[in-house]
Amino acid sequence: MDLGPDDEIDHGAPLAPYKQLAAILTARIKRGDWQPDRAIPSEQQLVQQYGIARATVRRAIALLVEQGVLYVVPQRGTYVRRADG
Amino acid sequence: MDLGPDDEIDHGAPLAPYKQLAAILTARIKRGDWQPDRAIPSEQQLVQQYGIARATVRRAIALLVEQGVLYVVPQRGTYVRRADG
DNA sequence: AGACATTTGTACGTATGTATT
DNA sequence: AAATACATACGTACAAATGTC
Repeated sequence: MDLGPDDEIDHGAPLAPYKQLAAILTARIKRGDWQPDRAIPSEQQLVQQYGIARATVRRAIALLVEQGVLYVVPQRGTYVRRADG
Repeated sequence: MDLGPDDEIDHGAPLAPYKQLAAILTARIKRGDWQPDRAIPSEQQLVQQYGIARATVRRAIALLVEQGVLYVVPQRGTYVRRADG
């Protein structure tokens, strides 16, 4: 891969920022930054870490939820899905 | 049902506006306001007709696309799906 | 009980980009 | 060139549920 955990969002790139973030988060999960059933950083933290709007963060998360990579617990956090579901 | 085509969005109701709009559009389609493979009003028109934000309209549409009720043709419009798909 | 911070859910308005007509 | 229409992103605000003190 070419999207490491330290990559930044490039607003000039052809790929939409929310897709870039989704790719970055996926890479970080595969890399083991966050374990299954463990929360990833909060939306607000991702906003600050990547310098993008919360709506963009939420969109990236929604994409990964669709893909079965993450699951959200309201008022609690966003978690990494276990391999077996 | 109780959500007819002339219903308005009630911001005070427990059901989120985007869900209210989805229900309204579904009712209007069932009622025959728009035929299969015909475009529903544009996002901007729905914004004006129902007095809600465009993001809310888009959310309602996304919900109905998920449910197979509508399909979107980029740069063209949003259409009613035929029963057989 | 109460106060407070955290986190997600929802909605608003606005701006820009891209493609079609 | 202009209007139309969807795609994406920004910022802001408040609600609701949760957890802590």
